[in-house]
Amino acid sequence: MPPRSSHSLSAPERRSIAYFVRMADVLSVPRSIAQIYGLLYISAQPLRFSDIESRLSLSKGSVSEGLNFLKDNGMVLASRPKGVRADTYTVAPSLAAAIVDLLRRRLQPALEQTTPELRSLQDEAVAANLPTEVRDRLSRLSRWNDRALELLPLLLMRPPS
Amino acid sequence: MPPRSSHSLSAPERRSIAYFVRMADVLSVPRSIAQIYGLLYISAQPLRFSDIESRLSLSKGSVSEGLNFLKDNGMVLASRPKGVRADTYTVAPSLAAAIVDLLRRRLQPALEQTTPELRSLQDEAVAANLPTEVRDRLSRLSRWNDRALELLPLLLMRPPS
DNA sequence: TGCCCCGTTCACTCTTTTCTGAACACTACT
DNA sequence: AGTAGTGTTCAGAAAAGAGTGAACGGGGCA
Repeated sequence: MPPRSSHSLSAPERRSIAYFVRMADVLSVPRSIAQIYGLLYISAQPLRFSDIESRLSLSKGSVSEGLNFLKDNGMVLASRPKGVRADTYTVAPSLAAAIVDLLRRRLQPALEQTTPELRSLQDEAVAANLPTEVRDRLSRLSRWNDRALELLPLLLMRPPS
Repeated sequence: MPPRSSHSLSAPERRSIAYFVRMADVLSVPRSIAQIYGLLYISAQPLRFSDIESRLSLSKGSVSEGLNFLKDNGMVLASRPKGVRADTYTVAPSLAAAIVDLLRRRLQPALEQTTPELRSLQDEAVAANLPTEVRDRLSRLSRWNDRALELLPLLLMRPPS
């Protein structure tokens, strides 16, 4: 499928996009989102929805979803200059904080949901008379789970200089 | 395809598996791998390949690939009791260390590859006469990248109690 | 109020990842 | 050497995930 071309992107733009795409890949974040962020990252001026759409050759759907994701995670800021119809978008100052926040959002619900489940599992292990060794493993796991839950907020509060 | 059933799993086994499946999901680790780990985690005795295959109703391929992944990442240990043909598998003592190691393996290559790319990008930004604000963003990003690279080994050396 | 520009939604398509199963390779006994 | 029990490989099937685009909703200006 070579009908589309991004020939309108400058070299720095392409590089910036490539960088964030690669990083996003590690974190399992969709490519289109990384592209949008990468483009905004290297833009001096705020961009409009339609700019992003056309320069990246993405569909409206992807741009909409992508920008919402980025806004929800505090990675881009929207503003509407008066007199202009469309919102304009810029990257938020602290990417690091946003990433940590993202990780927290992903992990926290899982950890919280599983806390009671792990307790039940421990109870069942006792009821089923599983050997001490297994019960020990479970209590270690349970402690670990709680500990991770505690640690997350700390991470969040300590943004890199 | 409902011909298979996992009716042979006990309640604690099912719970343990469910727990690890959920966690694996957060980290984008395949479900089958989490199932295998979850089963081994709650097993008092080491299990054989064929046990895992039949109790989880997984194909040989999945079990083979899954066990190799887990062994490679130090999450399960294989041993062969003398007189027995098949290897037997157990969970390794420190899951935490193994997870950290896994993260390191994923992130490190990405960070290393991008370091020079970011330098080039900074150079291009100067060449292209991009505004100071953008150049500042880039140098912050570059510092961040380097810093993350430094920090990773530290993480690895500090396994939770 | 009516029109028009922005942006959202969502059913569908395309891509990528994961799982399966059958053929093959290895090893340890006899 | 022959063979039976173990495990690996890999091409294709199935499932999950991402992207598209057309139809729809909503707010501001004429």
